Amino acid sequence: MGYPLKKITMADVARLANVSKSTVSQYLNKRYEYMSEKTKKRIEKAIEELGYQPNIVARSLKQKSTGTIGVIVFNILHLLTTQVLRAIEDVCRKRDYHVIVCNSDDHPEKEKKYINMLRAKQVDGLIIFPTGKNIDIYQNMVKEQFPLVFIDRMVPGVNVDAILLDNYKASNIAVDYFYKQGYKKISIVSPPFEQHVIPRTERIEGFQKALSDYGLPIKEEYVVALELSSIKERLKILFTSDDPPEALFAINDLSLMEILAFVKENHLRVPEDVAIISIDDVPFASIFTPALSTIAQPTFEMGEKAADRLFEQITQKNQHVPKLLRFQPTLIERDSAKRLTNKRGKVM
Amino acid sequence: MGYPLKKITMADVARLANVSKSTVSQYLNKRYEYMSEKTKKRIEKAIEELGYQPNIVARSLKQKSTGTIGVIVFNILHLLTTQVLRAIEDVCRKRDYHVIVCNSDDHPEKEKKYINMLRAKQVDGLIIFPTGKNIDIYQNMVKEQFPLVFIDRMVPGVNVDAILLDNYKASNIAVDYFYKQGYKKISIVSPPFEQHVIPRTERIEGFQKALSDYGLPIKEEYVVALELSSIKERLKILFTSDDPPEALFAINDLSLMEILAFVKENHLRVPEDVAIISIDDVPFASIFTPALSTIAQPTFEMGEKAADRLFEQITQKNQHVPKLLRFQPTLIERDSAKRLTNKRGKVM
DNA sequence: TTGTATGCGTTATCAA
DNA sequence: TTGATAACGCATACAA
Repeated sequence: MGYPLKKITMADVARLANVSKSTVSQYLNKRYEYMSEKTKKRIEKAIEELGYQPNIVARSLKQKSTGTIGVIVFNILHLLTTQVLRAIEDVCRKRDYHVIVCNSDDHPEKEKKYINMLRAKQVDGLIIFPTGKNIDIYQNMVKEQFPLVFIDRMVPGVNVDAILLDNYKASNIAVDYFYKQGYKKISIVSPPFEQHVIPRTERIEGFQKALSDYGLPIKEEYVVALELSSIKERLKILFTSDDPPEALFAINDLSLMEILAFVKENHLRVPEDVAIISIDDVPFASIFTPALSTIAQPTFEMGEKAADRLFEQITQKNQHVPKLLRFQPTLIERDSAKRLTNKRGKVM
Repeated sequence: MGYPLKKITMADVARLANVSKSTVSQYLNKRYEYMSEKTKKRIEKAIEELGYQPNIVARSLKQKSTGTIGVIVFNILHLLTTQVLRAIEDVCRKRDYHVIVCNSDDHPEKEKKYINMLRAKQVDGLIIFPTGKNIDIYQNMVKEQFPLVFIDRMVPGVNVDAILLDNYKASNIAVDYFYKQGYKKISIVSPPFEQHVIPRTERIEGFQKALSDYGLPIKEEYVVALELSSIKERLKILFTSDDPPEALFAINDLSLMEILAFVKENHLRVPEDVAIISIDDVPFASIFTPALSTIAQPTFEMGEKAADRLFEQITQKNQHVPKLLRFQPTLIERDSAKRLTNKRGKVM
């Protein structure tokens, strides 16, 4: 006792309680129906005495279900990710499921490896922020009806549940708000354009669509889609040109950070010199000066729904029909894009 | 083919390749030493053809090692947590280990349940941000020599590896810096004092110690340790008193947020009206105005070390001697606590 | 109401 | 160089 002793198994409990393994198993699975009170007590006591803990691995092997799911994210450091993860874990907890978290860093190779390893570990399902580059593997999972949900991005041609923001709507909200506040020259700021990065693509498209809907000019130079490290430099050029934008639309928090750094370095006033709106309601939005107007994603609802859909697949594997679900962004109006009164002579 | 077909097992591969299961197993475990080239090829081909994937659950059962560890955090939404997690996952990835992440919300009951369930799932080890309230369970793990590492907090009387910040040092850095910049009336802002929350306790203690070392007055009212929701109110009182502090030391990012909200609402200037330093290098520190001076924790190093220590225990269970490891905080000097020039007549 | 026997998919031991 | 066979710890059909 107290020594690095060997594991206690069901057999030990059975022996001590003077019953068979099956009876112990019954007990553990709460199938008390045909069990006498005294054997119940005896087993209980034996378990207590030995400090027995069931081995879920063995059970999983038998039952073909591990009670764990895998979640492959781009990077857990990203805020959206942690919020989605928290929501997923909350629904998993209610079902006594656990979550294995992996970072793909948006690298198809890492993603591939994780998918294979997690499936080898017999996870009951997978929620993935997909790189979009492992189509064969995705297809294989749908063919095998392996429970799978995509989130943040969808992959054209792969017919699975996907949880996405209504990105077009988000861009539209931004343009609409700017427009109504009197800003006409609007620039969008984004990481580099990449076909398969759906949110980025859709937000940029949505932006252009909205501009044209509102009859606003679409200037090529106003679409700044660059590596984060070159954004400030480009903005500098833009703002020293003859025709600088009046407003900046950051398609995510990373772009926003670059904009704010640019604004600070160049001592621009917000919103007098530039109005700003971003997608992603960053935690410091309200304490910033000026308080930042943002377009929030319902991240928790999205994570929750992803988990719900996954469990739907897990529990009723057969007749689940995949859907593309769009969640609505909401404007959180603060001060960074407010209409200018005539403080500075500038009128809407 | 294409239907929700049954799992391919080693037996199927063996049959197709016309060898025994054991031979396939050899192959999979790369024990080629006594294997002829042609059986090797045959097996390889069969695996390919069938799309065989090994079942790690079965392997785990046999080998008593699952290749997964559990990490129980307070809340994945907390920045420190995600950084530590990222570091842990990076070292796990190199060893083909996976990480199950659970949120205890600092509730002993949840923590207890997770510890039990994860152990039932046969995780190879556990890294815990401990609530500190499940002493019996912790003790039990050390007694059984179950691989275990604490991080962020330690638990007096529980002899396990623990990774902590040098909290005293952190407080000392803050006081030292304030002092040298000419601030003498320093207030500390923290969530409520609780004995077992080591970082909080140590930071407050360290603060008081530092004040006395520097011969600065220790005013009871200057220790603001309250629920986040009451901090602003209390600061208001403090700053409308006869003797308001000149500097505020936030012991973590949450306290900092309250301070910044307070400062904004009351239109105080930083550092002219209040100087500010916080522990935790928040992501917006450098783009804030004024840029925030912070004391950073080496979060990634800490996570990495936690994982390293855990693997040390996993691989050499016997002669591992538990240690309390302290990591050094570093001052990141920016503008929120800079010495005042005589702009406003105020002198150091 | 409880026990026996078998199987889950591997790995390991020992023969062959 | 390869193959039977017995574990691993649990669950379940069936027997008793």
